[in-house]
Amino acid sequence: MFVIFSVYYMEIVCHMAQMDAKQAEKISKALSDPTRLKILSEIKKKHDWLYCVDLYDNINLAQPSICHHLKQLTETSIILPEKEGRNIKYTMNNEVIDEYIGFLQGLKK
Amino acid sequence: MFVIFSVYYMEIVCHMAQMDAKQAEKISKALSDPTRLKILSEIKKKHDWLYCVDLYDNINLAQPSICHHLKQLTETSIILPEKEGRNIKYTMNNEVIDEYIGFLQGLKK
DNA sequence: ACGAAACATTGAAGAATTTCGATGGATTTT
DNA sequence: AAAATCCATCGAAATTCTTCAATGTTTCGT
Repeated sequence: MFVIFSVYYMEIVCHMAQMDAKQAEKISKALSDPTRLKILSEIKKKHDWLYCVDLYDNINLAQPSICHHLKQLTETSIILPEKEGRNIKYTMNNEVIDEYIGFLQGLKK
Repeated sequence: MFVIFSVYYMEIVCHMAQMDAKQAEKISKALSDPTRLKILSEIKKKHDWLYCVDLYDNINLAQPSICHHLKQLTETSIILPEKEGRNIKYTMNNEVIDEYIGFLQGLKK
């Protein structure tokens, strides 16, 4: 009787770019507004896909204001836009969040 | 012949306070300035203990400006001040950073 | 092609932030 | 006790950010 224990050890190599201070500053700024944090929480609530229209119902701001905040978030790549006809839907960009978290970890002793 | 597989599953309970959006907004704002990020990197460079005087050498701003930025960072508890005679030294508050990171993780899908 | 719908852009007003000179308070040095 | 040092506060100027009405652009429905 043969018993074979075969262990495959897979190394997960994470190609996470190191974020520099300038980028971290921009991400921080993008996250430093209640409306933009609300937008992100709505994206999460909608299970990762958010249509703009959902925001107009939940955020008490004029359309250009919401548009302005969405621009801040997309320009920093915190969220990714995808065109669908005349609508746009957004998804979180977990990579950027992870890079930002990496930067924050680096601040700690 | 008896073969016993015994699995001990240990749950690590982490007592980390959950940061709300309002706090996260303030932390983000505190981190959204190049001078304040520079201050944090100086604290790390000085192996976690920074004296104010070190900053006046490395940051090209007037003393009240640096004071203003230090206030932003201490008011959010990102750094902790400790009086030493007429000097003040600062240390990173890793707990707050970890709570902030926890908040960011929560934003991801 | 026309009107409607969804999002973007512009420009301007108001609010918040950053910066620094002047000054004040506390502590150490002489 | 007086002078010097270190940090905080105040007030004002400059800059940046937020907000929205008006308007523009693209796409869909008819």
